[in-house]
Amino acid sequence: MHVNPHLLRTFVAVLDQRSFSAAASVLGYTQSAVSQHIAALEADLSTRLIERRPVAPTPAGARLLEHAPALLLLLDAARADITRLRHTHPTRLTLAHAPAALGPAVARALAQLRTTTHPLDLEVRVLGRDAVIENVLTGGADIGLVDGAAAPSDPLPLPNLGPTTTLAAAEETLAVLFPRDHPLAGRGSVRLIDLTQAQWIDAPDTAIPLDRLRAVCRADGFHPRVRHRGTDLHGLAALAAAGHGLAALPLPLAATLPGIAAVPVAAPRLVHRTELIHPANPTEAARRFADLVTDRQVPDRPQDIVR
Amino acid sequence: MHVNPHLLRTFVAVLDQRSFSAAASVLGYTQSAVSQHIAALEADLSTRLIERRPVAPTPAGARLLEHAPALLLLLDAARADITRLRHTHPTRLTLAHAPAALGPAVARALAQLRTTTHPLDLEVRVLGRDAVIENVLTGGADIGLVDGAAAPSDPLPLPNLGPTTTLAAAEETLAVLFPRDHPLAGRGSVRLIDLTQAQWIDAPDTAIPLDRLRAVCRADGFHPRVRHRGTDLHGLAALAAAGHGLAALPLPLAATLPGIAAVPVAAPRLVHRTELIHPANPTEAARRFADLVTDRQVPDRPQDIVR
DNA sequence: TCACGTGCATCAGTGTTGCTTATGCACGGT
DNA sequence: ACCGTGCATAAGCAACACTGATGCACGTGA
Repeated sequence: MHVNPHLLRTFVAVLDQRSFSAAASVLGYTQSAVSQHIAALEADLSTRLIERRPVAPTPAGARLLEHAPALLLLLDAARADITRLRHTHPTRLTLAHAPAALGPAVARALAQLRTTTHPLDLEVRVLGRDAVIENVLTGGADIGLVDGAAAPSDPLPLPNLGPTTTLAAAEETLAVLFPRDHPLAGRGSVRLIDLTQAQWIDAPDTAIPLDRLRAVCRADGFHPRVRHRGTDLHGLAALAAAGHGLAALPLPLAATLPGIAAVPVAAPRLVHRTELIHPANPTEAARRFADLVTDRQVPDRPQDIVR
Repeated sequence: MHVNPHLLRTFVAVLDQRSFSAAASVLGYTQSAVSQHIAALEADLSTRLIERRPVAPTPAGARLLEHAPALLLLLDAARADITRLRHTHPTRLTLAHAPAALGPAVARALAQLRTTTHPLDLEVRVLGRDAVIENVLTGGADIGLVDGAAAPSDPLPLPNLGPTTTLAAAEETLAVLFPRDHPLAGRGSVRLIDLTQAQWIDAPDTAIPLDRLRAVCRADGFHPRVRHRGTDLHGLAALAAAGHGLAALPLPLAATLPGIAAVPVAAPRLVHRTELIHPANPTEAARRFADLVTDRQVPDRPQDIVR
């Protein structure tokens, strides 16, 4: 049998759990079945994929492990795309968003949606960027909001997995978070290139990821001093206020954070951009919400980007 | 059994062939098996996917058909990535490139490779952009060259399928192809925005695709008068010279085409960019070739872009 | 209108696959 | 050196995925 998603799932599980038997119980199989799955994969590719005792990927296994999540995601996305055609609730909307992506403009559009959709059954879910996209693709959410830094009116470089539609929801000034007593805190603006050697907090789920800053500045640096996972903006702000490092967030949001001096980024010319992402065949409520978000942006209505 | 690549393959084949029995003979199955495959898929997703007599996708089937090629490609890419770890021939290099992507800079790098690699077993394959990427991913080629239009030193927006490494190979002036007797043929430069309403040839395999021009100009227009498929540059030039429409190509190349007045594009600020693409784990020869291409670009060595 | 042909669906039969349980075996810890 | 943990292997069995034969619906032509 040729590389079969089933086998891939157990492959990933085994390496996740670092154990054949643990993977078996997670997947509801016997240990023997898992052993046979891995053996089948290895026979198919005629390479050893997993080193046992300790359980770890071989070089070939590492390559496969790089492909597997995308494959499994795509499979789920295809399935979700089809089931969405049948189960579409006109008043139910599940919105997944990255922490800094739900700004005033989007919130107003949500309020507007509530006025037009009488019993609006809204569920909001705060996730990291990747998880937002994953939720939208696999049907966990009807619509998603992701944010990032980009040149004005440039699209965000989102991973392109499956047919989704992306459209600009908001663009705000980008700001760097300084502690109030920082020498640069009183400045009217800063240049990012002057901060490449500063200490940063790498908070990829909350603030602009540091590798993104490196990319837009075309510069090295931005070395993390603290790595901050999770979607807690105030925790991040507390760290930044206490001088653990810098982080980049949209100015309107950053200005409200306690203990923080938010200084706009002057160069390179960047904005904090929020994009709304939904499947190519959105649910009824998602479509209406997307219309509201874009309608309020006339006259300079951003163009839909079909990836 | 849950959505299984095997079933997806027959699904795609059935819609390709518009016939169950034709798909069966193509795949080496009996018609009965194909029928059962489709029935299994439809049962799994509990939706009708294909309308019979005539054989055509239902809306749900159309959605699945949108996902299926990417899935099957990713599967092949994963397999190719792993087999590449074992079968790596140090003197064998298969290069796939889009027609306008093999410019003087790359050709010189190839010549240089020949001096360092004694019996160089080189195979060159000219393909459309998508096919180049597909070949690189599935192991059909060790390395690929794709071209496109972008702002200077901006990366090309390539579909992101699987782990590949992309690096800039060349940037040349972009030119529009006019017939020699065209009123604008004598101009020193043109602005693309002035040509949105002109008649264009849509030659996505050869010249810059028109939807790309629309995207970089942020403008509508660029309506095709002729659609030209295939990788024949001189055929395209003949059409352009005869006044069938305009096309965009790199200036050094366009200047050599018979009957053509190649006029540089002045605005928006664009270049014809060539990128070299190879798998995250390249073969020996591919790695050496990539090194040559980038080394000759010192001092302004472009940065690697890992997608 | 009806008979016929084409082409997908369905059925029964069979070899193969993919599980389970039971047992073997190798390595690591004490 | 022993034992315990954890993956590999073997045997058995149920479910599956094919083939070949047949059924049936629709489209076609006189």
